[in-house]
Amino acid sequence: MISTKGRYAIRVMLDIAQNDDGSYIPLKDIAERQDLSKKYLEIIAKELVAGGLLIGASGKGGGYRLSRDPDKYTIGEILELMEGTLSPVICLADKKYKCNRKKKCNTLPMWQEFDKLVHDFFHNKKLSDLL
Amino acid sequence: MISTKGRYAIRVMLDIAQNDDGSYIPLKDIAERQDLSKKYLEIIAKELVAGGLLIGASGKGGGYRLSRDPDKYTIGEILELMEGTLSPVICLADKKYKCNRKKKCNTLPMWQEFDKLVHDFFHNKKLSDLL
DNA sequence: CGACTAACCCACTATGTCAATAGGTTTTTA
DNA sequence: TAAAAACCTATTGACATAGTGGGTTAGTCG
Repeated sequence: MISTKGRYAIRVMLDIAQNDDGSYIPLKDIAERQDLSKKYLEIIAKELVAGGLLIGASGKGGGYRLSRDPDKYTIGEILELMEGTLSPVICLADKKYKCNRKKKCNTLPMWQEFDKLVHDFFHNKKLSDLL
Repeated sequence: MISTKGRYAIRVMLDIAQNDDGSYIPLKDIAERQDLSKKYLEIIAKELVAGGLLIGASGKGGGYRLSRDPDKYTIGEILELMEGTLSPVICLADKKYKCNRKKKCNTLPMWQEFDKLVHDFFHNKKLSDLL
């Protein structure tokens, strides 16, 4: 299951893309349009800024704007930033994870195949595809 | 992320398929071979029995066996039984879920597409494919 | 019949994550 | 200097996960 954070993040990015007029868009407007808690969106927006997906500006006239064109974002990078990983199992999600059953694991190939499927799906899907 | 319950369930099914000699296989053996807690596997095996995927037998000489041939099980049905759903979002997982943004939801088509991808992947994958 | 084995059943628990909420501080503009 | 907005820190309630513990029932074999 994709968490609300991941889903809301996509909606925030989408909302900003749709209402882009060159200026910064305050969270208050986004929260109202999307009918989401402004307070919760603060957390999400902060992470999107930290990840370089949004640019934030404090003060009057401030808010958020995209750092690139909508067709330059993939849904995959948004989700990975919010969710941490898109991998279905810990042994693929965490590079440092050491599994001593790895060599004889019957299920690993399936998880790898699925992992690639998911990864490819979301990284080939652009933010502009949802506009 | 697929939970341990789902992943262990596949391993239990696989272990039984691999060690099938016509008789019932006790959980103790499976737990030892797979290096998993027997107690925890009890919960999982019980659900697999309830779902009709395994047949359990109490008493001496008892244990578990498959209810069909390994090529008659899909990984999808095992995972869905253990995880409840494979859908990525609540609006697709729960038929009764009522979302008033449905008509204007920009992300729904993507989730539907992804849902189908996941569903098809796991329901086309047979237990016998992992042997 | 009685010991043994194994599933079955019920309750509990520690830990962690999710989905927020609360309240304050800093930054920027007009 | 007042307003608006992001930014920051902390906390919380609810729920799911990943088990553990202890007993009861069912079936087999000598």
